[in-house]
Amino acid sequence: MKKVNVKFPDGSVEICQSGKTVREIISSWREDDFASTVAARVNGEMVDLGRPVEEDVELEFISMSSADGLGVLRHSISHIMAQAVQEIFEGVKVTIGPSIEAGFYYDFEYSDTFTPEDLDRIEKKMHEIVSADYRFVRRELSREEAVSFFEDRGEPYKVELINDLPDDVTSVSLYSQGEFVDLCRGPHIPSTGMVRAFKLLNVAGAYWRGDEKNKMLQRIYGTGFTTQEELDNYLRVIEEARKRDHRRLGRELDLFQINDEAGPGLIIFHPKGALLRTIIEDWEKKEHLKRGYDIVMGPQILKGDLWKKSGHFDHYRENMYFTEVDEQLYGIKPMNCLAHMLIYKSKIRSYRDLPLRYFELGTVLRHEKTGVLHGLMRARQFTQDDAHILCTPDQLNAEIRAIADLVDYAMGVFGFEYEVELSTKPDDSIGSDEDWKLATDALRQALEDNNMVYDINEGDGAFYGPKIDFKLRDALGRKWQCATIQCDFALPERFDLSYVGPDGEKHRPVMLHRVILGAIERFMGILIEHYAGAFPVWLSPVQASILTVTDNQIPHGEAVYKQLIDAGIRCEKDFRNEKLGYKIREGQMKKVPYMLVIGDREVESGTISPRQRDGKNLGSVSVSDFVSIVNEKRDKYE
RNA sequence: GCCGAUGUAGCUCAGCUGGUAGAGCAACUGAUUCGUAAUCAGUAGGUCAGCGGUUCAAUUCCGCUCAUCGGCUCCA
Repeated sequence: MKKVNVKFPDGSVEICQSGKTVREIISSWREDDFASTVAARVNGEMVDLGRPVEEDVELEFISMSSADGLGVLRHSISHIMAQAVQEIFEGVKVTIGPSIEAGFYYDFEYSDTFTPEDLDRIEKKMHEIVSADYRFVRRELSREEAVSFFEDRGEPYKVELINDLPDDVTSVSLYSQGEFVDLCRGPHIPSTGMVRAFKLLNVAGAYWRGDEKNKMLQRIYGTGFTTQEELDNYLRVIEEARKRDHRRLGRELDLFQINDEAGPGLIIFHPKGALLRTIIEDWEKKEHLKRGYDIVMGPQILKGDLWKKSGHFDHYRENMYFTEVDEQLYGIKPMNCLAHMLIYKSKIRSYRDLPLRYFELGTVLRHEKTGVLHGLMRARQFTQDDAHILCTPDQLNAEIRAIADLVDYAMGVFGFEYEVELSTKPDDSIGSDEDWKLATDALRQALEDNNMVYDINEGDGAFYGPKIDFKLRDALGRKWQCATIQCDFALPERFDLSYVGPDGEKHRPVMLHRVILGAIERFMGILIEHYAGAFPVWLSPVQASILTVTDNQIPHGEAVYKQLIDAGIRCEKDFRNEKLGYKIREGQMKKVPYMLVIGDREVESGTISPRQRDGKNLGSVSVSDFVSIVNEKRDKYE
């Protein structure tokens, strides 16, 4: 009998008989780990515990509580759900059912619709399947066998998946538990009885293979954890996150409204929201001027012909609004680049002038489809902290790196973590393949030079060029694109931009489109959720609220108010005839950073007693000391 | 745009199988002058999203429209 060397994670090596399964090897190696082991890694490849080991290998065990293990568990739960659905509902066709970031889903085709009540029935059936403790059994079939197998079972989606596999794939794996069989790469947990905690969350529509030309399937989302406690905890966290929803806080904190009468996707900023936005915008102008940007301003509408020249008319028209002025077609701007191009063209430019950096807090309108609108995060009118940088090809790398640095700095100031993606050429695009390659390489090189970790997002670039996207997450963990850097050779070409080089000849500049916060509205949405409405002092629209104990202190309160306003502190008066506890509760719910209590003691000593949002009482301090405290925090972005 | 769910007072929600609506909080008025998360009393507030249909009668049943929520596709 052949012997094989099995190397374990701790470095030890065991000599085993060839053909033993991973399960057998584990159970003899370390018994106490066995119960929570869901799968294994053989030479780096994830496999089932039932997989036989027939050569020298490095073996790692995947515990249910690890990220990979949780993924295996959830994927297995999705199969259990699919089994339950097929047992309950006649004629359901299965498609795909992967594990995802916080759970799993499975897409079904079914003539009827699944209702929320159906989820309870499905869950019940799933519990039965778990109790039955079916083993997950893997077997391999040739492509042809697999195709006829699924044809016989009336599963056309599975047949399509197999037929679309690359030619060099000759066999596929099938997993079964009980009567249920699914085409699947695996691995899976050993048996359904290992599942301890799961919950089905919601039903949603999803296009087959993510293509809107395909049939809409029904997707059921769920999640699973290793213990009921973890599941309960997760559900609690989700519940808490809902309370941080910016649409809810926007109303509660009186920041903005979106009104049916005005129209969907259109934000109406109330005084506090407008103030918050102003604080952010003022900060941005200052930071851009420090970094060699020129502030510019373009018009809201530009002639249709200009949009034809830029390519927007051919590639972006369905997202644009148009209007007619004196029988001429005008496009309402969905982007800010056109006016910036015209500013560049207003003079002959020398290589000595470059780079030119035009910055505009540009308000744009885009016709977003009704189903995608989402509070501040996705609106039809929004303002970008936009800039277009025109530079020589030699300057490109340094400019991209400087933008990435600015993004990193800005995210640090607001206390955000972000994720980076490089998006490449989409199907619908302008410009030569050669330029696309140059542009993509320039972005990639800058990311490498800045030692940034990034993912590739194939085919997701803008129609005029590739881009680096910086994504932030909302309270529920959904990703939103905020900053972006887009490299563009096409528009300078279309507008025939040029500069005179050292050789006295005309050359074509390269253009970078970039935003740092992205859309101010979206950024504010993320900001509201990030801080749960309790903004740091430097951002808080109301930094302090003055609270009198009784009417007797109103004159002193007025004097304090004037001093604070004069010192540039954003503050409010609460001189109402209410008990102090009542006013404090209200201030607390409005998440005001400081409440300045004024009673007889303070009137006598000419002071105020600040109470911090965290409940801490600072005792009696002079107004000027309080101003210093606030200004210090402002300067440190706290 | 597509799939599903939802739409009752400013907010959160009740309202069984059809007989034109309630609660808490908020608001307003009055009393109370009070020291770190809710003082008491009173008052007012709704074309039950909109339009149409069935019916003696529709918040309730049906249809359409609009909007919102969760996804999908698309995007900052």
